[in-house]
Amino acid sequence: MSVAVENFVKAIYKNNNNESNDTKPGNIAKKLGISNAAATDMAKKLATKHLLNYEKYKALKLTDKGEKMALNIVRKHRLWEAFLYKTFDMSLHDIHREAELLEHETSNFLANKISEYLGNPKFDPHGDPIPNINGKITTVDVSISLANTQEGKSYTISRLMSDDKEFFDFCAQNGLKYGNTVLVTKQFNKNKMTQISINNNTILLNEDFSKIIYANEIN
Amino acid sequence: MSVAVENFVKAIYKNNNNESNDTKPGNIAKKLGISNAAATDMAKKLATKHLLNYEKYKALKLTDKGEKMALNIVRKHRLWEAFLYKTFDMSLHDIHREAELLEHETSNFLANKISEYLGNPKFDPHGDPIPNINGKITTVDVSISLANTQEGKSYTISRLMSDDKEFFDFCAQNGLKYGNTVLVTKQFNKNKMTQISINNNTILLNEDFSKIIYANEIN
DNA sequence: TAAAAAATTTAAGTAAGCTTAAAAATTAAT
DNA sequence: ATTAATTTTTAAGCTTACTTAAATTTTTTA
Repeated sequence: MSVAVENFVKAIYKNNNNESNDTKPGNIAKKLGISNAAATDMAKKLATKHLLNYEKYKALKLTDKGEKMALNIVRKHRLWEAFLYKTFDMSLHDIHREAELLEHETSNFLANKISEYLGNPKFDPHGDPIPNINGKITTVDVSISLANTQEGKSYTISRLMSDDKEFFDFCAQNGLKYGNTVLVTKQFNKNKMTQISINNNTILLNEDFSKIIYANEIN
Repeated sequence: MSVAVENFVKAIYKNNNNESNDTKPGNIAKKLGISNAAATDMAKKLATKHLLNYEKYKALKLTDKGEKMALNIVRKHRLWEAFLYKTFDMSLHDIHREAELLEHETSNFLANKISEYLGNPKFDPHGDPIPNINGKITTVDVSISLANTQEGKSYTISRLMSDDKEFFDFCAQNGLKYGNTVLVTKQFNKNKMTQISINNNTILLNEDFSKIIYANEIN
């Protein structure tokens, strides 16, 4: 399948998983930077290939075949991210940019080699789960955003949900990294700010950031 | 530039370097598995982009700009080969196949990371030279094919010039590997065979193979 | 060197993946 | 509940990268 098809299927998958349920062509078009008309055309075409179900004016829905394809691409993307992060010590932003290209030109054979080499990791450096060889995500994510954490409790960072370079730069500078521990020292509910302590530094996060940093409580 | 353009330019570069001088569209078409007409079209198009000089019925010749592009792609290809070979212990055939895809989706940034990681190697696992960041090949190849070596002398394997899986499998099985040492025990000039000794094994190579294995005499 | 063979070019056409503009349907707002 | 705004779809058209078939030029060979 072409890069265009793979990206289209991936965009639908991500839209259905991460966000509100409005997976209409225009929405996907926006994410891919193409026109609504192009997205409608593509949707129709992929319906004939049984990758998704298409009904005029309705939301797009991947078939099992389509979802499997999406998960395969997501797997390759996240494996590359994990690999580049570990091997070349690249930033979260850089690994994403490179993985976005490499994911489409990676054989299953190579993907499996990368996975094995890394010890078949279950998460990438953003904390996103890596589908297994069969395109299944076996982990269950019960983490919550820092905005919803409780004062006085400690948490392990589990996910950095963004693709914004400035956010990642901020995280890297402050030790906000997958697996690291933070203590929530104060929730300023009125101002929607979260104060945390990490590496003996105090950081005040506004809602933009506290909402996209996910973590698990340490018992 | 598109994958099609990159492969076209690369094919011209390789044709001019490795073989006879007949770099006409039909020849490139054969290598790329496209029609002669398609190759002519592409040649004309690339001429307008100043990547090559095109004259009807004449051989194609890359401009400096075209050659620079070719060398950049070759660099990425060979860096990937070196990297995959080292990191995942893949076969010479497998690394070629994967590199053929990855080379087109690799940023200069990532290529430089790979190069640094490997210690800026000058050769890939086939013994082919890796162009540097500026697209220059600084090494001089004075190696000769095993067919042209002398009885009783020892050589270091410097290059395995092929892209045939069976040949690479044969090499791997017999320790015929870049950097390894062989002793030429006999040249059967009449029958065009070369007998070598490697790892205490004696191997009789026919001309097909002795001509594509290159080596340097050990003094 | 002239005819035959081979290669190259031109011409016409196709599929993928886009575009813009207009028409149709849905959704939101008063 | 209409009207207005938005979104989706349709229609027509473009570019890239191919194809096959025919015309032209070059190369080979007898």
